[in-house]
Amino acid sequence: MKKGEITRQNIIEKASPIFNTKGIAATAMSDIMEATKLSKGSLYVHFDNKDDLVEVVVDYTLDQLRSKLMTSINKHKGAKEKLFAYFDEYIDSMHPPMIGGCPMMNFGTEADDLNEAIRKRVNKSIDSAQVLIEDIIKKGIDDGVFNPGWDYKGFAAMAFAMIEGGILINRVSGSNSKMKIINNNLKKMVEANIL
Amino acid sequence: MKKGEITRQNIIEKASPIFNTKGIAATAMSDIMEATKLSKGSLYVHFDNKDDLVEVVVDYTLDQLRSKLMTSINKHKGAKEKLFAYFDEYIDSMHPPMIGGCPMMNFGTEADDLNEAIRKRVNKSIDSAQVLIEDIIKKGIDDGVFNPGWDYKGFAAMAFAMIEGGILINRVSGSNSKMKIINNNLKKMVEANIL
Amino acid sequence: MKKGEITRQNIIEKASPIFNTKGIAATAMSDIMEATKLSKGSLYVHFDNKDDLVEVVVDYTLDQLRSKLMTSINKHKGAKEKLFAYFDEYIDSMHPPMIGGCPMMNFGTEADDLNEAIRKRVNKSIDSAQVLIEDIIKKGIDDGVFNPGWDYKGFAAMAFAMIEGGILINRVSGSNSKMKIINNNLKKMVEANIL
Amino acid sequence: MKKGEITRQNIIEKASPIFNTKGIAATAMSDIMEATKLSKGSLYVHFDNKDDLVEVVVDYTLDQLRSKLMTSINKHKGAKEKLFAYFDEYIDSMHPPMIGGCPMMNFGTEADDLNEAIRKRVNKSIDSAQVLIEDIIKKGIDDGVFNPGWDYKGFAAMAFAMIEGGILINRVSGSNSKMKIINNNLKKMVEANIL
DNA sequence: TATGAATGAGCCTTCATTCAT
DNA sequence: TATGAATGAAGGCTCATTCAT
Repeated sequence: MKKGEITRQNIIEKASPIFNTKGIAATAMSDIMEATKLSKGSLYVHFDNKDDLVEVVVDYTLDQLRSKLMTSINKHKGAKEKLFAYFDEYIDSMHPPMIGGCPMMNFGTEADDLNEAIRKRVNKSIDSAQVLIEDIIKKGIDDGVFNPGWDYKGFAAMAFAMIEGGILINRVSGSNSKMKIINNNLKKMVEANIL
Repeated sequence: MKKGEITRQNIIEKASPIFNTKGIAATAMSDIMEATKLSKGSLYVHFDNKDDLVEVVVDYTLDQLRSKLMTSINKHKGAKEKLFAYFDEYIDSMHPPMIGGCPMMNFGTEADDLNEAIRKRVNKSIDSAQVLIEDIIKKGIDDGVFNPGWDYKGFAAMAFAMIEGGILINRVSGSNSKMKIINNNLKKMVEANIL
Repeated sequence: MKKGEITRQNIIEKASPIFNTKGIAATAMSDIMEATKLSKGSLYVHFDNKDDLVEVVVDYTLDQLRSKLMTSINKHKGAKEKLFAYFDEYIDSMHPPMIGGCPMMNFGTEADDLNEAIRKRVNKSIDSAQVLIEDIIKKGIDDGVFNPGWDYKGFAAMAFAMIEGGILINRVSGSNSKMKIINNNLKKMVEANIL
Repeated sequence: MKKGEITRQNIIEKASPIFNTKGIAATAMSDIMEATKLSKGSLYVHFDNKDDLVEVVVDYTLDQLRSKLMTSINKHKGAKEKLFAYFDEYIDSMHPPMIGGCPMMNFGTEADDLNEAIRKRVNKSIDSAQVLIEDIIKKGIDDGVFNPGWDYKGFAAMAFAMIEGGILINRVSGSNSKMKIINNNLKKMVEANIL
């Protein structure tokens, strides 16, 4: 990797948790300067403007979340265990998958109207998060683990929504007690479909 | 109500949908000036600073949401119908209960770290939204409509989380298809507990 | 005049010679701050942006030039004397009609491609400067002072162009010797048409 | 010519029309980079700084103009024809002798106060443009074509000034109708001195 | 109360220039 | 020679807030 590539990558990695924590608009280029120990001009060598940086960082952050989830899921073989691993990623509010919380919620609520490019990226991420759950269940059904009549698409939507809602409660309340309840109920719903 | 009171109230009402739509940080005092047709100085007669205004507006907006929900719920007598009315408030993304979307999500995601006062207010609102659901069910159990063994606290948490998550999907995707699925599943869960 | 009006007018008057001397692009808002002893924010209270200020200042400067010329011209009664007064305005390079030189040349060369609004304003000014000469001569012909066969439109164009060209030479050479020659020749051309 | 020389010459040639069109201050070194397909560092190998480059480019551009004029003039033998050729160079505003217009005006108006070195260069150019006209006429007088009593120095100053003024009108109005009038009158003035 | 002029810190961005490779 | 990463001063502009009227 060339020097420029290294610096660019470093900027992205340092900027990711800042944007995800403070929000896109609330993060100043000077925040990134400080985090990267780079000069203002140097940032603009690697990115045309803030929007350009934001797009790349949003992509990176979304990818990072997915990677973390995949890693946790792939530690297990069984479909049930994979689902549980997914749910459990969000249970420890002291160790969330991403610093700053769920980027789909953070970037999604902010990109709402303004930034169409980001909205689309987040939308894709939200979709594929649900597809991830669906695919695990589908495989479980094929393997004869889950009830073939399970409306797994509906469950995937519910599970995703519930976790995002749980994250919101978590953030605002500062407690993960509700998330634990949600986690518990999701697991029950899964077990109710085990053959 | 004195003239000052009227002006103050007018500012709050005009500011509410703006803050809820654009976000707290993204809303400038000049936006409020424009909406109220008031001068800059006049705004500061009624509110010490932006944070002061924000606090009051957040309270007002949260109260407005609760009022709207209560109105919808109280149109019905039965516990089941009340719950369904609650869920249905969120199903039509073209006519959300509040302009700008759910203030618990909007203000909650933004107030995260920064504004402790607002975080507490939103937290209280999130709590009471769940208590609202709990109370309806509790009454339903007492009235012999619902299964007494129903873990209604868990359900309230799930329902609230699911709806908030659904709102997020709605906003980012621009479609309410997932919300319909969520709505449907919530109703099924309620019906599964009808005696 | 209200306070705001006074400040606004003061900004225009202070900015005029600066823009006319340094050029539009080369003049920073901070130059105007310094000249007016106003803060940056204050400038933006009275003008939406630099372009807005520039437009108004260009208008003002062009009007000032016209006023100065009119004043000089109107000191005389005869057509010949009026023309001579016009020409003589430019002869003393130590006391040009405007600080910074001819705004038609200064703003005209700069607005060339970029600023369409300014180009139009300057164009109008250039036109009316020639019309001014034409009208003096027309009146002179009507009064029986000048030869009725004089192609006064052609002369007006020549005179205007010659003076502008003379200004350029003046500026670059730092000497008004050529302008004196031009002035002399223009007068001869006028006298050649006296009956 | 060594490789370095070639590159240097290429930079000058590519930079010339850019500076002459956009203006000195408005032209960024990155504009030159783009035009030359050279890296930033490479530019600074050949020129110490922007001012250094500007000086050389101004010289080059001024020389180019002179060359073009000389070529046009030298296509003719007679003094009158040479003068007419000179005047006609400026008549077609769609095909000016130089891309971006007259560099004496462009650089002259900009270099005014700031850049003394450039001012001197442009001044020399303005002088020699007039001398060029003078010499043609002087030769014409010697050859018995023109009236020996012609104040050719005065005419040269007038002709030069008129053409520059005409260029200004041309640029600002977007029409060469006035230049045609000027051209016509200049020719008449020449013809009035033919023996 | 109401007005709006004034302030200044902070934001994004540009650009000439330097320098290690 | 050539490259392009890094720098930092400066520019236009926004915005919460203050204050005289």
